[in-house]
Amino acid sequence: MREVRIRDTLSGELVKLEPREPGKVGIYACGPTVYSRIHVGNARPYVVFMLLRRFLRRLGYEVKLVINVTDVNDKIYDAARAAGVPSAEHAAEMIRLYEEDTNRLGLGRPDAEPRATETMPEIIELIGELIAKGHAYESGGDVYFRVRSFPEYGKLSNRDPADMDQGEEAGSASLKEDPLDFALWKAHKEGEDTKWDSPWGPGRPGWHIECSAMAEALLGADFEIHGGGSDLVFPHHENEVAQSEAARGVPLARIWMHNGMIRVADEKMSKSVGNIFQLAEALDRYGPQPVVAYLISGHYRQPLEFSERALDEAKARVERIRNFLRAPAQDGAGEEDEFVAARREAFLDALADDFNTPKAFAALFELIGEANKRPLAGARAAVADLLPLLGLEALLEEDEEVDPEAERLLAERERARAERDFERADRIRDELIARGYEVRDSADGPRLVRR
RNA sequence: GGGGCGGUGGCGGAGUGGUUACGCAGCGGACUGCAAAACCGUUAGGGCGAACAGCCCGUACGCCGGUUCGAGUCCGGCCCGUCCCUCCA
Repeated sequence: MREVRIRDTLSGELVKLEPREPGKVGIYACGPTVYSRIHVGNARPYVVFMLLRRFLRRLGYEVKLVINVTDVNDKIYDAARAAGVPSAEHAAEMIRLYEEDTNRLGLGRPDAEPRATETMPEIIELIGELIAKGHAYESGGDVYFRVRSFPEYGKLSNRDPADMDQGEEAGSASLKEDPLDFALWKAHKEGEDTKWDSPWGPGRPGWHIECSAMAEALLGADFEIHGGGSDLVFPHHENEVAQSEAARGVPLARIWMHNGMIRVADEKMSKSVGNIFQLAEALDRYGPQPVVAYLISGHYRQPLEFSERALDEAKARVERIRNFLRAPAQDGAGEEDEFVAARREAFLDALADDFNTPKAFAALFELIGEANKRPLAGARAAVADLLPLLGLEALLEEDEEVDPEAERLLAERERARAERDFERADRIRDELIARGYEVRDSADGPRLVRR
């Protein structure tokens, strides 16, 4: 099996993918908190990890991908209150929109999409274990993780707790033993319309514990890859590392894989900054393939600039692939050309080397460029074979059916051209363009292409 | 202030010691009745020269040093950007 390497945030190194059980990979990626509709930045990990799953399956791994949904949180309470609906209802609606938006990417669904509110027994059990082992304590209905009890705290984000700002939040008498401690369980407060029973009284889970519990419940401890946006490294993932390892004595995950932020004008796209572009809006405007192609146009770990120009370029790249696919096949017969085989290998090697999608794109375009110049046995089949790994397989099955009226116009234009009445021919071509067709003449006659 | 990541051609974006990444855009060409698609060339210049001949030097890697036969790549220093430092994909 091809060796796969991934950059691991914890060690900072390229790490070989070495599953617990040969051939089986568990991946957990942190999904959105559903208090509003997701934006383009939220879609990046979704696309990256959905495509990583495809690639690993292609290599023969059995893969289980989990992308969670955080459906109980302060922001959800706030948004629901502002909208005048129950928080559970608001969350349910946002989940519906999240699924609708991500479905439009055409990449399918993860294998599991657990929700915090459906994982309460596991969360409570995990917190109980931490208390039993002295890593957590109850205080006024809350439960906190005792950061000082886990000496390795800070290893993921490369911070020393001693250096961390310990200033107490102004004006709030804390229930914590130590300012570094973080909440595992939050006692129910006035105005919150949902709550769950626990040994520490009614309340709800803290943000970090839900991911530890869901990941462990679905993938087991010491699973292969834990991912998410780089803005989650601290505190979210740091806390997951601490609480899971403290409770179970083994690391939560083997590889920590983080994607870079989408930026707008050199600043992170973020709901709090307000510079967001919703995924649905991008899909409406550019279509799914250009959006997917855009999101993997740079290496997943690097920041990616969001701009109309970037989306336009992605669209142009998709068009180049599409034009290749709809050109008359020139593959010729016989065995796959050596050049084709070499580009396919380069493509797969690129993905195996820290999931380098831009490098994979380069291999694909080298193949297309060469095939545009000379008949290349197997080129088309190879492109068809590789496109799904980039999430662009829809380009293969595009319906090129032309409506009868357009066919009639095309024939009429041909008659006009035969009569050398070019004025009339061009008028008809304009009409076809208005109907959404582009005319492409060739030695084999004209064809209509949908725009 | 601390920690992480980065600064590559007109733009986006790969590349961790040794010849063109790749894509986009612009310009020119060829094709075409004209286009579109695909294709070819080009996007730094300067010097010698009568020359639209030929030759020579130079020609993307933030800046300055260093190591090396050879540096975008390694080392040191500096500048700049960005993410995180308990809302965040």
